[in-house]
Amino acid sequence: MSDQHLRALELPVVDAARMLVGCTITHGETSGVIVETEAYHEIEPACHAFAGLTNRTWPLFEAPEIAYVYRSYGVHALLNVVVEPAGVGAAVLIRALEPLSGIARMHVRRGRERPTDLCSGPGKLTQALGIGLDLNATSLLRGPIVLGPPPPDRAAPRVTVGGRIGITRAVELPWRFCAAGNRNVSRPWPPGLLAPV
DNA sequence: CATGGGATTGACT
DNA sequence: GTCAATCCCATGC
Repeated sequence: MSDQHLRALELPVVDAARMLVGCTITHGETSGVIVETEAYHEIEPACHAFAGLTNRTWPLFEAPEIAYVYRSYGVHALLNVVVEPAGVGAAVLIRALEPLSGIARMHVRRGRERPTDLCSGPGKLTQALGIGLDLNATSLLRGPIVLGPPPPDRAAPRVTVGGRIGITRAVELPWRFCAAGNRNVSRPWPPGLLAPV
């Protein structure tokens, strides 16, 4: 746990979600920079862990550094980074990436898409990177999915804060974090995403 | 045991 | 703007 970006895994989930914007996700030859996250915690009803320990939610209660991958709407695989100590159900949903490498492979998996639509959503990025339910509860330090530090040649993004989207409960919590000005963020864009700094 | 609802996306009106 | 696809789990009878 020496790298700076891995300290995010030891923070409260809301701080972790903010810190993970700018870090990288790699699976095989494909990778991208995280440009959008949301925090989920067992104390609020939008979190799967709110329902307690079940066959579906148990990875959320494990120690940090593992992935929580679940099926959404019976169709899509959604990727989360499990954080906070073992016994506490909390995770950061990875909602969008800016493609970095393996872009040709992403196009094979996703079809002909505008580059900014390859990974501009939680279901899209798992498809582009080839991440399936078989990777649920696997280590994000050892792989196959690897959480890495921000690219060294890249300035840290300004991060915008807003309410989480696609949910009906606890919508008032400002737990969605986006890299300001980055068009790989999923719709609806938060207010001011493209506003001049 | 039957039903309803999602941390979504893409196709269509 | 609407809607279907399709699975896991919570709720209620």
